[in-house]
Amino acid sequence: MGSKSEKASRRPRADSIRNRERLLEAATQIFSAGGPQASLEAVAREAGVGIGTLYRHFPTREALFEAVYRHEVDLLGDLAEQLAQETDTVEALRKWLQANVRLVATKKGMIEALQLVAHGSSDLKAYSFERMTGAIGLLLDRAVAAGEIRSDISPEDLLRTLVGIFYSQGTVDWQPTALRLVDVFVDGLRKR
Amino acid sequence: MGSKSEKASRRPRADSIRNRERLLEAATQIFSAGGPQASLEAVAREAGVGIGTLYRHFPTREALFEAVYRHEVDLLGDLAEQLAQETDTVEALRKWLQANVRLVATKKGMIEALQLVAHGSSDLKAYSFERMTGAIGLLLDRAVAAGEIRSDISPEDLLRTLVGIFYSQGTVDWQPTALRLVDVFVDGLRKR
DNA sequence: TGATAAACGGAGGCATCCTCCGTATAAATA
DNA sequence: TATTTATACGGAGGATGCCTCCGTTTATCA
Repeated sequence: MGSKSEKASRRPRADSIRNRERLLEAATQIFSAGGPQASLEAVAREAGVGIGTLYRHFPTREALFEAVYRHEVDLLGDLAEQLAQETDTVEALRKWLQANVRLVATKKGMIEALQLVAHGSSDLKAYSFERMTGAIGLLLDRAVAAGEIRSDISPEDLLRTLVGIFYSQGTVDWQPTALRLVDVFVDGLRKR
Repeated sequence: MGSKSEKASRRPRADSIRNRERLLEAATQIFSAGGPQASLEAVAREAGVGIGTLYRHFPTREALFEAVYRHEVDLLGDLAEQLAQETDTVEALRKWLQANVRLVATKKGMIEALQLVAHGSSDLKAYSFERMTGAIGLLLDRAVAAGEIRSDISPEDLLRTLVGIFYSQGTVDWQPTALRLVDVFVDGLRKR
């Protein structure tokens, strides 16, 4: 076969990798502050690269947005794995749920973003659903196995509840309320 | 007390009234197709007026959007009053709920719009909440008074359920599912 | 039938979107 | 190390949208 057509593609360039990371970081920052329709030129500026570079790495706004969102979901997944080391299974679950509230609270644009995800790319939807229910399942199973909480609640139920808590709020100063609701819910999960 | 300061303002100009109506109609159309961030210049074009005229009547995008949304809510309120004439009280309620589903299904942008309302102007929120619960209450009370359905469901409960049905859907071809859910719910309301 | 208050239209200044292509540079090769 | 070349970079530029401002038009009123 030809020696050209299947050349074992070069190693990706260092600057390319660096710029991609910078863009992702900048986008997280800018989207957090301004919501998912913030200016892409602002993202490029923040990252210190040209607008053309942004578009090469992320051809559409959605592509960039997806990358950012996936990263956040991955962080939550990793956090769950960390928390699964703790001995107090119920506390671990509570902490993870609270981390979710704090994440959304810190990032103004996140609620709009969640809505966008809910009605957008079903690839991303499937991925984040799986990753999130996986994280929840991990913590939930441990607590159930330890005999600490009731066993008739599925990870999906919990995820939906969480989303419900986010959705019903979203105005100023909702974080305390949301944290309280999480507490009530976790307490409610306990075996009496 | 001056004779000038309180002059009995002229009759509004005919063209002004006409243009306002045209704009509202055009905006309903354009927002339905493109969601709440559709181009305002497109609205003006569709209405056949200059962009300046649009901005005079509706100084901000939100103002225009509010006017459109209020109009939709009013239509639903009026529909409830009509349906309150029907003899079959449960069917009347079912029809009204189905009309809601159809309205949202027809107007692509409506789901985004609802979310915008949910986190936006609390004037509009209060108005639409009142108008909607009023409409539901009208139909619900009749059915309860007729002894057709259980009496422990409030208009607010029903409204939240409706919004829940809208929120959980929103992708392609969700209308049949939503209609089915409405049916199930109405049947569930019946006294056994 | 004027006079005039009110409404109209759209040019213009600014921001953002996205594409295109000449220039720069990291990796491969000799 | 020097040269080649695939790859990535930056930003100008055309298109579109936002909103304001103001000269022109027109409906109402006397």
